[in-house]
Amino acid sequence: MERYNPSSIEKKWQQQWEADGLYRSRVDWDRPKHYAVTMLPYPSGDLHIGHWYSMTPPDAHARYMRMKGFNVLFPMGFDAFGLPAENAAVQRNIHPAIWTAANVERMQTQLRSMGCMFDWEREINSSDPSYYKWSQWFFQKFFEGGKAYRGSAVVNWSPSLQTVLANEQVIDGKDERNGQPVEQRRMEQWFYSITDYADELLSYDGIDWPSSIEAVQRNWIGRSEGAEVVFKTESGDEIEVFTTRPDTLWGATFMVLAPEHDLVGSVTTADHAADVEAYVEATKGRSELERMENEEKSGIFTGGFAINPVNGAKVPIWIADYVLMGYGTGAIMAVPAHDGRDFEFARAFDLDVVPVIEPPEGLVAGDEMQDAYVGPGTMVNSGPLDGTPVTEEKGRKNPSVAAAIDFVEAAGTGKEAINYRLRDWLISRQRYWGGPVPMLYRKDGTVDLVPAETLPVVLPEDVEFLPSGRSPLTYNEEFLATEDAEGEPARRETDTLDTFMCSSWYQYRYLSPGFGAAPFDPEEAAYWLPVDDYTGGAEHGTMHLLYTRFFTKAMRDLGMFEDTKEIMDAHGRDTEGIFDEPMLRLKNQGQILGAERGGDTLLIEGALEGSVFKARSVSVVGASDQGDGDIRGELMGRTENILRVGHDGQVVTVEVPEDAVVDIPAIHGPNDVSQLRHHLEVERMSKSRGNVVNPDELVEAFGADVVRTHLMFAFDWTKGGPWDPSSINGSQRFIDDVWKLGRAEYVSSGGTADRGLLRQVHQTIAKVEHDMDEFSFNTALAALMTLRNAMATVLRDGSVSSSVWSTAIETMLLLLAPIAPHVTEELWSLAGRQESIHLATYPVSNTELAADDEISLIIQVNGKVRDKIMVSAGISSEEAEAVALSSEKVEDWVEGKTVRKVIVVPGRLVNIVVG
RNA sequence: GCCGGGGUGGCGGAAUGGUAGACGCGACGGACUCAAAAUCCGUUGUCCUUAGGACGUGAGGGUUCGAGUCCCUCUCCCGGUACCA
Repeated sequence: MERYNPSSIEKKWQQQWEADGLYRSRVDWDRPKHYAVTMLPYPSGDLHIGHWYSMTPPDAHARYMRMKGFNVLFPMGFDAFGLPAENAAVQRNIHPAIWTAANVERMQTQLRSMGCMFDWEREINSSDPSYYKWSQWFFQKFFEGGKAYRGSAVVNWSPSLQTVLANEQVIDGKDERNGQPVEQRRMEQWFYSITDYADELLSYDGIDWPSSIEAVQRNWIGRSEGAEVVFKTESGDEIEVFTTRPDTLWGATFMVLAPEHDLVGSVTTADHAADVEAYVEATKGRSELERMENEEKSGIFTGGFAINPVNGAKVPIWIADYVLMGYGTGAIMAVPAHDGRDFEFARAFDLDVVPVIEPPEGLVAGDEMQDAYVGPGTMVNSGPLDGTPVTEEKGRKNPSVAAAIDFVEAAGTGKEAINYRLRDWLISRQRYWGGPVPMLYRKDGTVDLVPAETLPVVLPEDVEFLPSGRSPLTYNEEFLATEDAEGEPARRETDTLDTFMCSSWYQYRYLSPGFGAAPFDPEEAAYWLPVDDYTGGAEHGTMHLLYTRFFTKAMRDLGMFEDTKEIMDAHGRDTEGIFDEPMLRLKNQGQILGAERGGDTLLIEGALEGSVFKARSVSVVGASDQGDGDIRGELMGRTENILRVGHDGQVVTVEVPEDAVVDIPAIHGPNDVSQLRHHLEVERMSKSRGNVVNPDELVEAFGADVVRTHLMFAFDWTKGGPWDPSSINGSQRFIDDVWKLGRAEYVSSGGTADRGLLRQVHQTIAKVEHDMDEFSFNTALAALMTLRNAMATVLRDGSVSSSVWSTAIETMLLLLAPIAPHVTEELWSLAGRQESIHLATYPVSNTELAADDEISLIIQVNGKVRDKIMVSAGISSEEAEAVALSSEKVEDWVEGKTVRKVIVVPGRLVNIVVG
């Protein structure tokens, strides 16, 4: 028998499938459709094991759906705009387009080696003018439809990236990509009105998304119920504040404005102007990060006062940077007695603290409070509302909040309000490598659309990149000079679109990537939409996954699905709510992490010089080897020639000068510090950590089928985990065994085990089918391995008839085909089949054949297993009870005791309760 | 702090309230081999020397005939988010 040789088999079939057009997906209204999308990669240059992990299991699921009779569309593309390409251009003087194209080409080859059923005729590339033309078209339609606008706002500016960023791209005051701090600046930018959809985005009706993503998005949208209240100032201004606790209005003893607040100037009195100006200036220079790291409250008095609308009290107006311009109205009423931040501020600046909620344990005077009180109680010092109970409920559900809202509404000084943490989506970027915002500025300063018939606004290719990173569009006169619709000279917008905008609608471009009349062909859309299964990483929860939901809803409201809907109606599809959400089901995969690895054990000689230990010699020894040295321990980490060595329970820093001797017995020839192996934690893979797993090497060593199988078997797909280099052996053995079973000359010695093997075959079908539906690949493979074990035994003893053997082999191949497409195709073909196994019909589990005729009846005494007896599967409860009570083993446990109760679980167990 | 998710053998992981640890890795013993690899057979939660039994799913309590699974309290880990008024 020839040995299993994946390298020849896999290449052969990949070419064959391509030649046969096996993966072309065409509209066919006579067949049910299944549209599966997996998040498209950024063309960074090399395919990572994470790409395999995120793509091959969904591919197996898509293949499974096709064998189940669905017409499946499973496309692939590239999210090709973005900063890395531009940085490469600045650093290495390669044009982003060239850099990107080269990476795309390389990754296409690598993607093909996975053996996925991608329909390459539908490939998209977001940096292609034929694609971004439509991104620009969407922008213009959104603008015309009132869902995109240019506005001034305090935004996140990244000095290192030389661009603004969306709120979603800033975490802990740092840019989410490269971790550099961002600043707050007031700037004119382009926005999408995602906040108009805040409430609708909070609903997940009709879609099946992980609860964790729902939670993350709910959190991000941050809906809070409360009231807006207006405070009049002595200078005649009105300061609007949002509060979730209008029931504490009577305790508002001062107000605080954000330093960027519009009214700062007019409420500030002349004698305080200089101080205020200095403070505002000082906070401006501080990055968001610095603001947060500074735990002490800072602020300054404006000299101005406002009138508390509920009790007429005169309250001082302060400015402090703990009040954020980006949330609510950028101004707050401060209730130090019942808000921790306000309390801290009041104590720092010696402001009044007036409690207005009496806790159950009694009122503490404001001067004596140690902390703000935020619990339930009763309203006091609150005039007409005294005595109203305060609960821990939010919004109107809390009687005190409800009473306070009613009170301010009646008085005309406020109204019920809902506030969101979500900001409008900032989509303009001051960078080159993106789709140009298709707008222009007329001479008179007004903004207009670039005439639609001239789209796309093409990125000029002949540009010069400056080391500053400043966008070449801003100094490219050829690009800048243009004309408006009337032929008058105008200047182009130089901002480009956020790449997240490009990826907000790509699931629609896949449907007809070459379509010229619209972003997508309604004939295709009517059949394929919506996306049935979407897969990708959970880290996109507040970004891409939120944006794409918004985008689809906005498209719906702008009537962009009307043509599609008409065709759907004509075909009798139910279109109710069908364009409310882009993706019906979402599955998030986990992440593959680097494996933990011990570092070399080092023996170091040298001397302490100042605070560092300077080494004369460093040698690698066995962990149990004896030997004398000044320092002995595991190498925990290394930066250049500085080692961190575990020694006597602590970590010692060792410097290895160039003239020190490094000896690594395992590596012949001259050794240096860079060859030492340091300890690796379980953590994300990255080149700098040296813990990356290269999928190309794995494919080389094991074949794509084994790599695919292993990625699906070794982890719970939704969780991921550390990569264990040795466990892939099990998947290799499995595929090798399937090969052997498929190639074996089976010699039957009778059919004694026919019934048993057939039962197992049909039980396996049911199990695998169920697990594939749920993306539970690891348990599906466990079931297939169990069948493999049974078949290996049968192959040795010949205990089934030849026809049953054939059925078992055939079923094994069919069930495994979506997971390991090449080896199953090869065996299918070698068995004389003319048509591809991937076009075959999925096996159907026969309930009768799958039924057990004997079961192991579990017999418990007081809930503990005491005996197991094989009985007929159809045993009645009475019989089961009789069998249990007559068990000898049970007798020992029941003897001398009274049987109080007998519980029978039909077909499973009998529990005898004695006492 | 708040919101998710989780804690099960040496490891990855299985278990509609009903035999805990399926399946696999690793390890150990054996066969084959001059030898090694590969392959094959067997063992493998802990403890009691065994038949057999006791214990065992982060800790403690509860519900139940029966709890890894449901409820309460606590604890630790991972992820998200945070001066959000």
